Amino acid sequence: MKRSAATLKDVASAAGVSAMTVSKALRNAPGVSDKTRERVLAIAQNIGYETNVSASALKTGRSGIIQIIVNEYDIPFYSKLIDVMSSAVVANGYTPFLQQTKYSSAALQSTLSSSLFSGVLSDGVIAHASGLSGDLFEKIVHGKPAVLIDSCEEQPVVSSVVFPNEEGARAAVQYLAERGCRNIGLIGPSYLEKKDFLHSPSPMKLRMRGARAALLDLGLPYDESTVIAVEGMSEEHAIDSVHELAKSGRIPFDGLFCLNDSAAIGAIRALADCGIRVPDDVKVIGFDGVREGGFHVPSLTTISVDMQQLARLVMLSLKQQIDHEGEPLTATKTTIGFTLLERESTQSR
Amino acid sequence: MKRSAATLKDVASAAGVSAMTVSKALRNAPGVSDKTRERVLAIAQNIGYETNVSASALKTGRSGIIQIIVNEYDIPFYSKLIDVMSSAVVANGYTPFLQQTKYSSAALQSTLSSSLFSGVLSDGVIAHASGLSGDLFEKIVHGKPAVLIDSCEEQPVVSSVVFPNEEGARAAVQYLAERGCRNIGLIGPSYLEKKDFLHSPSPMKLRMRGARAALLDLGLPYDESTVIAVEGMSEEHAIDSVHELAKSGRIPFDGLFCLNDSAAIGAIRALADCGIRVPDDVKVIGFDGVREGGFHVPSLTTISVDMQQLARLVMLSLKQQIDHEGEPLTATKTTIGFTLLERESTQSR
DNA sequence: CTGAAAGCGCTAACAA
DNA sequence: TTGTTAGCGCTTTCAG
Repeated sequence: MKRSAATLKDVASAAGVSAMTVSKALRNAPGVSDKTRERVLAIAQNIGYETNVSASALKTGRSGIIQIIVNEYDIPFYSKLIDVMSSAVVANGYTPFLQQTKYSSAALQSTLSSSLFSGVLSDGVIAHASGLSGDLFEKIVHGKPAVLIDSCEEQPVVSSVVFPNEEGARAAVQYLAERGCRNIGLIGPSYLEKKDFLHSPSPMKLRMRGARAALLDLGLPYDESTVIAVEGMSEEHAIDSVHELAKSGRIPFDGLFCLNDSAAIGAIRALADCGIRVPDDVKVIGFDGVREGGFHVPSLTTISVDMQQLARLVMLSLKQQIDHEGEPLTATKTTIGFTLLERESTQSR
Repeated sequence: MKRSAATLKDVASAAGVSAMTVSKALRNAPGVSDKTRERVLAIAQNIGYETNVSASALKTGRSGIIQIIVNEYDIPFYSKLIDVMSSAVVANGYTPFLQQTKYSSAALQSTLSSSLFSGVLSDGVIAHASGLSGDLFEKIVHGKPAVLIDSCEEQPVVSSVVFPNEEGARAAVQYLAERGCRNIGLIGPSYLEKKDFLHSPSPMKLRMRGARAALLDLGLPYDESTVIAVEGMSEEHAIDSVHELAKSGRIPFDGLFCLNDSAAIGAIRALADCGIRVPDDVKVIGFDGVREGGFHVPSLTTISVDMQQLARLVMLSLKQQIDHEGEPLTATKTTIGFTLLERESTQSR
């Protein structure tokens, strides 16, 4: 077995044709007789020929690779996201190329513009936008086809598909109220007043805004004591904040809307530490619809976003951009749907 | 801003030197004065030059890319694995390229030898071996540097780093016994007798073997009724099997060793459905040490494998192979360590 | 220390 | 339908 890979020439001489013919045959390009094509394919298969992406990409300027950039792989939300998005990319005939930034904007930049994986190799970029201005992104991506996921800029520079943050949050709070909760707490980055929502929106801000609006509509209180502030949206952060609150007195809530599922899972865990029962004492609802939510005890009620739709819309936008590689195409912004997934964490007993 | 990326030539003419000099300067290759190098670097930075991987890979035959192949991203074990392995690859100066096979051996093959991502682009391969014979793998990889994770072949063709499957399983069962369990059940693919362990070992077989040995050593029963057979090692499968068993009578166990954490999480969930309390009625221990285990109620006691060590050993082996690119280097097989992480699911009350 | 020439493997454009 | 030519952007080799 040859160590160095077989080239088009090798196949060509084995088949008694030119390299060009082999190239066409393998790519199903026109200009080759069926008979020749079949023979070439068989021979290529036989000697284990594999096309050299580097060469082909160098020549054509297209690699067939789509970058998918997220913050971190080992987080339920992201592992689901990369699964769904990778599958969609593959289904569309492209090769997904994953990268995690570990939340470092610097890392992201170097990731995007590092000596490797510059924009040069990939034909397009899909990124979950967290902690990344569309502006910066655009600069990095240089106008190559790109779609942001859940980037909430009012004036998008790059097309994005966003989550139903406000609507979903509203629905979550309304649902808790319908289930009889009167002291509804929120777990999110921080307490925000009306004016805080005016600038630089982010997914969590929008969820907070939706929750706030719902509370006010319902005539329920929304003030500093409504929000359990967390330093991050992970399970650990939620656990810390809930423990902290419990230490300084009783948990004053009978309902808790956690701005994402990880926070909800952390909250349930921390409440258990305090001897508080979910849903008996406090009902808990999350946001996202991660896989793990269904396996917990109690299972987690959540605003489940439609990830399949997300994948479809992202690919649609990306392909449009790739087809119009020539020029602009104004940035679009589409919102995906959600369903309220009722499970045990909000059941009445 | 130019649409097409800047090339070496562009930088060269901007700097008033030859492309060759720029190339050397950027790669820190010898043969350029410090002064020239600095100037070139500044200019390259300025006009946003990024080296074209395709071209460089085409010329040198090295891309700096390491493939990482797993079954599925959205599974706690794998999301952790890809996180750890990607980070290790990056830390070693390579670029990780992730792929999921979705358990299809066919998909894996096409993944490995598809028109894209043939062996041509990547400099090495790291794969979690499940459902993949080392043989097949070797054929696909063609002798390029590769390391398998948890491939249990007796006569490894490709180097691998394996989990402490037997030892860990032994420890898990012994631990349950020490905690007072006398009716210990196992959740795994199927009941296996002594002779079944002789051929084609797999991680789950080895865990079953270790568990069996521990049970027999302890004078505890190991027979068909000891094993709750599952069709797969996911939460869903475990839930199904436990429900099934519950339907046909009482769950006869006071201790349950689940061959991985996902099965354990599923089991706890299903037991809750049956009104069986963990750890009060049944103590449960898992295997792997996934992130999620700590957030469940009860939190999951588990055999936590040393993933950092795994990453280190995999990279070590891979780099050795890359350095000896010339020739063979006999396949090695290294086992990583574990710790028994005690948590609530096995607590005595 | 610097630059010119050649070619990695492939494919667009054209010629036969 | 098939083959020839040229060159993508880079780097190895060797000359200046």
